[in-house]
Amino acid sequence: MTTPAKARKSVTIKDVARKAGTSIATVSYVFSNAERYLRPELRERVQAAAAEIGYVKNAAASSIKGKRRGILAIVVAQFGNSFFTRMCVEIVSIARQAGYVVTLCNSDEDPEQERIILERLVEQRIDGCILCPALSLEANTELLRRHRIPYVILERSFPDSSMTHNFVGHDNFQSGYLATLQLLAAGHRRIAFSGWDSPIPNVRERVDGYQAALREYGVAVDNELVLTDELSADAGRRMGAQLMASGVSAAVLGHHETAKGALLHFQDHGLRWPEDLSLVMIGTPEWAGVLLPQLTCIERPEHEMAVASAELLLSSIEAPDHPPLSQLFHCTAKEGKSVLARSQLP
Amino acid sequence: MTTPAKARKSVTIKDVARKAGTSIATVSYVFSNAERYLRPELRERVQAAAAEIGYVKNAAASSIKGKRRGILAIVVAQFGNSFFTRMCVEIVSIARQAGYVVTLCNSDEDPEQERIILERLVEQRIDGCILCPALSLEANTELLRRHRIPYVILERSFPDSSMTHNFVGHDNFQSGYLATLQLLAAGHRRIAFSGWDSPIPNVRERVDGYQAALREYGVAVDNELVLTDELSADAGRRMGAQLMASGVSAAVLGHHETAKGALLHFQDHGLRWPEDLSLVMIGTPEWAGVLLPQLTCIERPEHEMAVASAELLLSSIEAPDHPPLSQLFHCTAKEGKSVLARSQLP
DNA sequence: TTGAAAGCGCTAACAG
DNA sequence: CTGTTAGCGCTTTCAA
Repeated sequence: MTTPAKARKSVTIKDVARKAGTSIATVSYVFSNAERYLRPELRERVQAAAAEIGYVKNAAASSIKGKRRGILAIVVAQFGNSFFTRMCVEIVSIARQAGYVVTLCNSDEDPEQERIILERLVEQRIDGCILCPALSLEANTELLRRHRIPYVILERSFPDSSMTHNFVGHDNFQSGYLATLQLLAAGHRRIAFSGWDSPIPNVRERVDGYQAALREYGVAVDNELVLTDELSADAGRRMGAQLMASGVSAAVLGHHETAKGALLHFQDHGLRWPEDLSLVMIGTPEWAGVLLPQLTCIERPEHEMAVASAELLLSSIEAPDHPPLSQLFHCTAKEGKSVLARSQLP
Repeated sequence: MTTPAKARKSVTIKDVARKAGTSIATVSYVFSNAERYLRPELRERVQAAAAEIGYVKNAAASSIKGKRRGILAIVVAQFGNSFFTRMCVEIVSIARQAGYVVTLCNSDEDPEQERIILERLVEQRIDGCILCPALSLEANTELLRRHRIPYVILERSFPDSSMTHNFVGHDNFQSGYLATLQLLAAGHRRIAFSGWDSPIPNVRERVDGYQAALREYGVAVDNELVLTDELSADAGRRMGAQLMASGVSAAVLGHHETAKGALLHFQDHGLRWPEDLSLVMIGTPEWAGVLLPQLTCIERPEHEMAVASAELLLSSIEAPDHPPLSQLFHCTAKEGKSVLARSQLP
């Protein structure tokens, strides 16, 4: 927090008042209190003076007297993930229409970074925050609550605490279930699942959904067929190799980041889908659009989720004492050509 | 700018001072002036008191007394474009290490939105800004200069004004030239160019590079072979159709957004590369990684550009009166399998 | 080594 | 209808 070498001071209401031959109070009213009645002539005179000398209100000064800051924040654990990137674009746009600028932060799945970021945001006294928590550690949200900063938890939930936070997410159990269903319905029975080995509940829920679907079809759950590894293309390649060796006829690609590596491995080693292996992927990264044969994907309602989280945040800024709301969205299957009907097999 | 319904006031240095049995001045020194000597015992007592009652400095209040805001901004014209998204991730991370949070804004190629955004950022008295301008309209930068907010123009330059702004970008002429060279060197002579029909200079420069390369190989420039359209997958498809009808043996795909549409059209209509058409694409979207056969791509040094722009901004915050600097980066060709050597043709 | 006090730019009673 | 004035939370000079 060093003092910047900034030169001369900027234009303030004082300067405008002098220029317009009125008081600073009047200038303040012109720029931040539409209710107050002022002689139109005076109002215009002030506006003209302000325009002439290039006055722009200092939102920071304004906020310490209790006005809103005009800043919202989004803190995500994986900013590079297209799922989040696309939601961010929408949230930023909704926020702007409501008069806010949006600070975007990336915790990179590191709770400690997340803490530092949140502390910095509290310093800024932001008006609200959308948080996709790293490792689902609840501790950091305490900071926001203590400073009465309204927030919405996005996509990743905390176990057993839906009544403590605003929440918007999609049903991970259902996405795992739905993905597996595509394969079961096509007649597959030996179905593997490949995913991320993270401790966050989302991951586990997808596996639960996968297993629930298997059970529903009377297929014995084989833990050997649940592959997990870190979230990288290389890890995906490793799992791709394991899938090829596992002898299954179908697989659920549980996360698009690792799916990419697996598919590259398949391409490199001549495994074709759906002929050699039927595939369903959870997620719709941009690259899925150019890959042939088209993958059957489980699509999350990104647009709806972005809108819901932004609106939930805005309304809980308006009514800070409103009890927390939870919204769980469902996925849909986007059919491609990566699932072979089992009857077509020998 | 309505008054938020926020409840009780937050904890301030006053509260800390009372708790620690000292003055607000001392508390202030503890939290924002490491130089000032204080009895270690006192310093610790203050810190303990602050921790106990959960004090976090109000950066907004701090800034009105001349301290820095702690906020930088990035304003891009196409936030969804992966080229920008990836640079943003890096810039955000560098900024955070320097103690800043970063506000991300999206002008969506609309100069009027850009003006509104910049005005809002000026209101926030941000410490600096990285701007990728919509339509390269210089007018909006005036706002930043008037308020002495250091800024760096990213990627899109203004004609004839490299001495007015800090600038970091890549050499569009060279990328167009380099792309075309790949095809010429392989023996192609009828080479089309497909790109974006925007008035921004970048676009024109790529075409200039393309034409310069042709001339260097003694190939007559045929304006019929320069296709342009809006920046969308559909427009890309249209250009894909035109390319197929044009009878060329090779094409430069000048922007990855439209390239995607063109390639989808090729896939749908059975045109194979490089057998039927040799291709070089400018840009490296994520989807290029999974597309077979691999495209030969012209790669922009995103990492270097992100680092350069962030560092240029930080240093021009330190030294606001330093004369503007321009840094132009060069692209490299990333060879794929999408260029057929002409000698292999009948 | 510390604290009192005068502001920073702005808002909002309150008085005129 | 408009202006005076007392702060908001913080920094920093200056005096003790």
